[in-house]
Amino acid sequence: MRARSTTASDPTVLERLRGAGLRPTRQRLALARLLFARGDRHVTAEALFTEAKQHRVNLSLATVYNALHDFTGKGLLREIVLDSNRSCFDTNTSDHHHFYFERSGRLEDIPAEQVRIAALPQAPDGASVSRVDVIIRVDG
Amino acid sequence: MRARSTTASDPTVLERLRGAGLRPTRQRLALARLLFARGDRHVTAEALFTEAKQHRVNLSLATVYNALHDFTGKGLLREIVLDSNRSCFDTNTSDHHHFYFERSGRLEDIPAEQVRIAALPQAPDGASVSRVDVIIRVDG
DNA sequence: ATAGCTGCAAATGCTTTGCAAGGCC
DNA sequence: GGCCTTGCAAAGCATTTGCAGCTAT
Repeated sequence: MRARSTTASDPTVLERLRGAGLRPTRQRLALARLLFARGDRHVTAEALFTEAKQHRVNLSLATVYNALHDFTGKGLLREIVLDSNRSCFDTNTSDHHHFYFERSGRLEDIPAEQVRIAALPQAPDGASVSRVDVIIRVDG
Repeated sequence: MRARSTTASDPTVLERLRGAGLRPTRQRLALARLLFARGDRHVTAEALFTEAKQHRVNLSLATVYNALHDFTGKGLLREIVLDSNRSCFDTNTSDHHHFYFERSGRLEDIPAEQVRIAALPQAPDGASVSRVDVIIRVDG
């Protein structure tokens, strides 16, 4: 893991987009910087849109949705389902799970090692597990 | 666990509604019969609505939503979150988990015993776990 | 040059709501 | 009778789409 600057000219973000086969447009670069500059983040489309505006980044909400889905499709993000009618995107794409604070709506990562699945029922013929999601819902 | 008839006059359903403090109206009775007559089920509001119509039960989609939420609020159902924009309700309210067949959208229960959580990170001061959801996403 | 993006606004789709009429206790 | 429910249609939201104009390569 290497240090990452948060400056707007950080080349890492550019490489990351190119590496994923996504054209590094102004909007995508700006969003990627917001998303990946600091450590792991959990964001909704609306929240990221608001953040972008605060940073004087000019784009539309539709573009934010497009970008989030493009990033997810290329493995740069992971989508988390919490409540119907609200998708969350996680910049941590490695195998891990989540605490979900129902009161505040906040998410917190749980390292994969801390959860062990004792057994899996018959995964029907030829069916392969694509992912295991564990969400621990917390009141407080 | 006692045998359950699937006839429309099954008194169990009536008792179940009364026991939950819900007025056994014609609509709720009909929906409860569809939901609880045969074993555990996973339904969406739309699917249940369609099923009700097929059984010549006259009610509106809004009433189905109301009933599902009322039932869930009284502990007769459990809501499962899979994809944004689609809620599923499970007639099995005991502690258990799910297989989710992404191709077909089908859900299958996994007994709670088959999943063991090895550890929980610090559940912040006074926070209590309200539920642990494990969803195993399967391709096939 | 050109395939890929973006922006906007309109469309979609699930879910909720408002309020008058109806039904259970 | 009183209060909870229902029904319908209209409202609400988050998300998606269509298409003209822009832009990275």
